Amino acid sequence: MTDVKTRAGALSTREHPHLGVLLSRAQRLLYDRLLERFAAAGFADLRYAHGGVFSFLPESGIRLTALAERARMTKQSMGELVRDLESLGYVERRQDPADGRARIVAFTAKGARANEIGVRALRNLEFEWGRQLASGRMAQLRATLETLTDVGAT
Amino acid sequence: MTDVKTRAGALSTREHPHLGVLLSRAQRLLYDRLLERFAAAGFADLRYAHGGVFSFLPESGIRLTALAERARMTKQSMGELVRDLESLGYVERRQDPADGRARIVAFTAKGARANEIGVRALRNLEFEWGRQLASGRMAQLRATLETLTDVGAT
DNA sequence: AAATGTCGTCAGGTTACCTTACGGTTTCGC
DNA sequence: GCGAAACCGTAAGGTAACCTGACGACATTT
Repeated sequence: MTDVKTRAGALSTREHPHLGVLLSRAQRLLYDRLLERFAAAGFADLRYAHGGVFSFLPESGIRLTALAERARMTKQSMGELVRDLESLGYVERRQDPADGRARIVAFTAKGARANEIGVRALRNLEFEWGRQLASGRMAQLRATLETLTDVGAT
Repeated sequence: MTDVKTRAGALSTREHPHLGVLLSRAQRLLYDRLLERFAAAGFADLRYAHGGVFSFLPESGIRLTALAERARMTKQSMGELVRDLESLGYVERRQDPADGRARIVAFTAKGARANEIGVRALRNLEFEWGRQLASGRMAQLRATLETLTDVGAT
């Protein structure tokens, strides 16, 4: 019988935030760092939401509808992101030769360069963060999150 | 020299989403489940953003400005959330006897009940998710995220 | 060649924040 | 004590990042 009778004031305390708070903070931290690195590399006009495009656009290009599905958002919303990135010169849209209705969204040369920066920055951040943790913990973090998001558990 | 020359197409592929994607998915999954449980318990009018209040409001009540700081948002934004929850009957504001400028935001009886549901749901979800992972992994997930968000690494 | 379905856009919300400005209180320095 | 500075909360207005509904252009099916 300890004194800690789990009377649990708020959902979480300032000292011990709950899992949701921890997840948002980690995510925000990661994206802030990532955007800093984009900016430092000369791509200061990239915004948080553009990640939805960069994160799911394959080098070979992809249709808007498919891209939206991957990013788990509506085609309308993705359409706006793509239009925005197009006007900034990161992606372009060309007619799909195989289907008159469709167009293929793909990186421009500039977009590919930015993407490369992003890939490196993410790898680098993961490495740096991993060094501040006990050995193997970063790999376990990834694995744990993959399992949880795969299962879509209870 | 493997075949995997890290030509890394997009920031991440559909099969191997990057850390940021994993973090958002886990977070979204968690909050969706949490809101489902609130709804099932009769608190269907609670929205995602209300978490900013529930997550940081102590039983003893707190000033708006302090609450906003804890949740890391502006007092204006927090003010709107609190006003909303007040009109829904979850919190109330009373004059701070110690300071004429300030008012204390605190749970109503209804709010305290909802908070209790939330505390339990989070504990339960963490437990259920933990069962689908190797032993000790959920605890490690928390610990790892705490370390990362504490440090605000690199 | 008509019905039906898919691709993307247009129009018009909503949510969840933010900045600037300000009107009341308290506290602090003198 | 008394003006200056600091703090508490609100008001007003804006923006980013989504969403739904409707539709016109093209494809596929039958």
